[in-house]
Amino acid sequence: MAPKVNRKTEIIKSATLLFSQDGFDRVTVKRLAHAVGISEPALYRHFKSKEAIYEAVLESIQDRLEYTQLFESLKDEPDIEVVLAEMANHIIEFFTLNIDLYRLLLYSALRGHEKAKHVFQIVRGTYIKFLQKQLDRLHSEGRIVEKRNDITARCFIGMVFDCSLGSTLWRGFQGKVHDPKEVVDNNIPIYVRGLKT
Amino acid sequence: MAPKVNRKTEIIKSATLLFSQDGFDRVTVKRLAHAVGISEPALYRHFKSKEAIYEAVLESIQDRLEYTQLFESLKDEPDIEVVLAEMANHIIEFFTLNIDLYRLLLYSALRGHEKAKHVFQIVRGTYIKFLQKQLDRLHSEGRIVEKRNDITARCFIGMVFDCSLGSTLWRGFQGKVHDPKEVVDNNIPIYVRGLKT
DNA sequence: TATTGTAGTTAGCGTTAACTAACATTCCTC
DNA sequence: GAGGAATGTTAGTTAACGCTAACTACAATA
Repeated sequence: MAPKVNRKTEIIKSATLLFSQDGFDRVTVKRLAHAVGISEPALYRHFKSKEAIYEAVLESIQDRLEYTQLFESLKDEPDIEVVLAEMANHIIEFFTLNIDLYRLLLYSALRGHEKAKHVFQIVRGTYIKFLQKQLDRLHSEGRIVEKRNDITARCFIGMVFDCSLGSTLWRGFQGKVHDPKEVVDNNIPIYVRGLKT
Repeated sequence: MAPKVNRKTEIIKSATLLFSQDGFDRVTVKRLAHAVGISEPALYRHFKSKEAIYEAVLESIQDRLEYTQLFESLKDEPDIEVVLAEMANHIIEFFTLNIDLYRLLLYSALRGHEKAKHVFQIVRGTYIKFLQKQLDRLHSEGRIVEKRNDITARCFIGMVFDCSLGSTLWRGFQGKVHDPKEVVDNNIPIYVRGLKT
């Protein structure tokens, strides 16, 4: 009856969406099964537990990320403005295409799920570590002033992540929701002027 | 038998802590009752439902906030560095004293609870609006450069909030957790240099 | 053709959640 | 000190959850 797609992938896709919308606890296995178009026990053919589905969702997130091209193109960039702008755009674009992910990760991190925290740390940490390395390099080249680059990197990436979240979290609420790109365009020059020698 | 404290207040206090630790859904009424030292039905004497307890928790958060003194002292401050530093310290201090709150608010906002979103918007929005007003003033006094001050304010406050959250959220994880004060001390000069005329 | 594995179904088990009925005790007020 | 409100208890009910038992349909292959 059901069309012959890859059920496992289909389940992960639906689960990612549902978990990010309502959180792990408020998504029932029944609802998830119906979202895929099968019955509950059929779902258990593919995953041994609800938790296992969740684990698979987290695994799949890591696969969706692709930084190598970005990092390659920025590793010798002399202009701090270009480094910051391209990293910010990369993050924003990713979360625009995968709006569910940041919500899901944050949700899970708040819940204290160890694996989710781990994934979040990897996603966020990869950007932070790379930016820190670039800041170190740009300082050693005499292009930017001396700073605690680990902290600067953490804050900049944090700001960009926060903006990405904000645009999905606050939609329809009193506080104005700015386009993340607009936000970054306004703030990167502040950082640049604050950092350049 | 029970000591004659104000039970309602006591319940709200326990509920705030538990909800912020585990989220609304993972806190059972039974657990909450035991945390207070009474039985489940006794708790229902004071609140008509679990949701009602949650509403009361949200109400109480607004009471805990106190900005007027801070705002009064900064409304004519000529130095952007002082404005940013004192606002940041105020937020950080508040969340250090009430570590549960930001988690709870964010948790609830993700869950989509309208009232929680509203409270979060008020807490965050009050800081942002005040900062924006000060940036407008400082610009009109010729002390800082022209910017989209709504965005600048939103990002700065977002950064501070993010740091406050980070210190409770990521504790014990691979990514270094910086002391929020240390973070602010490193980054405010960047903003200041980026903004000053 | 018989066998086997995969993917589905219906019906229901065991547990736990929120909440309630009915009754007991304490405490304030007259 | 009697009465009533406030605050507590024990022992449930109901509904929903995660998950399973038992069985079925079907395609691929020996």
